[in-house]
Amino acid sequence: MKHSHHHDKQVALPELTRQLRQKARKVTGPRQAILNILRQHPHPLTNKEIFSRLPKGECDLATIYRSLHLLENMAMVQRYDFGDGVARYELVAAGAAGHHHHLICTGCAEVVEIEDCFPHKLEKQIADRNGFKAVTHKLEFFGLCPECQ
Amino acid sequence: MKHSHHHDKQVALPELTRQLRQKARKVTGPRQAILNILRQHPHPLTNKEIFSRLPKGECDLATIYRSLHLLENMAMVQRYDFGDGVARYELVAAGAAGHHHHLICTGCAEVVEIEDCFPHKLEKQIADRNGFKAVTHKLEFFGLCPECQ
DNA sequence: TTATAAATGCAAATCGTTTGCAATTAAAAA
DNA sequence: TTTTTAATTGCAAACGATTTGCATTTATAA
Repeated sequence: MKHSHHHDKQVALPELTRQLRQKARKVTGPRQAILNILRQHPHPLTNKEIFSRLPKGECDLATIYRSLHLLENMAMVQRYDFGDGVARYELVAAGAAGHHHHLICTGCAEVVEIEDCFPHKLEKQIADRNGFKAVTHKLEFFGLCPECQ
Repeated sequence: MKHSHHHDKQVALPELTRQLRQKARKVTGPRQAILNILRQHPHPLTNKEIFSRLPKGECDLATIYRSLHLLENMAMVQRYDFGDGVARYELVAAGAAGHHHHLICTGCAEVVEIEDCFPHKLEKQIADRNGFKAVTHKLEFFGLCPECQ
């Protein structure tokens, strides 16, 4: 009886409910709460950041890790890796935004969303447009090699 | 007297020597050995992979971490992060190759070097050319924001 | 309402990486 | 060459993010 008797903060999340039902998974408090946090924040958040924004003791940190894995598999959140060894997650803007990239300050870690992508030649443009300096980018491709298909 | 009396495996590494002298750092066995390993391998290697390729007990794993940080600062190696939480390093092809990206198999982690970069529209090309399937890419920009400059 | 698989909390375990410290060593100075 | 000194190393312990085992709780189907 930790949080199940006062569902005041959010109501629906029909998308979540539908997807979970489809997979025979449960619609739980933590999962809804996490999605709501992500919905309220337009920036990639770490597990801990989500944890600390949750009403105190709402759920365990381990549960957040597990939930985010699940949500990622359901393509409801997008995972980002900025190379500092910490995973960050953003709500997949259902229909809206979609595929985009980020401009991260190597000094303070400020994150700016970049509308479209096209590196290298665009580095200067991106730098100018956002007042950044010394802009570089990181690009890697992922896929299934012939043997693994 | 672990490795200082039989420098049979490599001779010069003048570039390393010059750069180290310039910074009042020492030209040590481990540093030369690490650079040689990287020189012999055209793929990004993890600390552990370098460690295991070193003659047994040649140096401590911690030393490899420290050396790679140093070499990265000296721009002699390039660090890559494929999002699996492990750092990989490649020798900076002094003059040759230069800036390039990788195509990583999400199944077996095979790494293929990609000549040039231009994501998104090129994903299909890259997939076809390398026999990969389900190719995606990850792109992030880094730089100094106005406040941090 | 009951039955059951899924989800959670908790603590301990992992894994990559970093760090403190005493001992070693490369390189500058004598 | 020998001495001096700061840089480097090995070792073990510390760290931080993430994962996992297990007993308990809970959402949901029956």
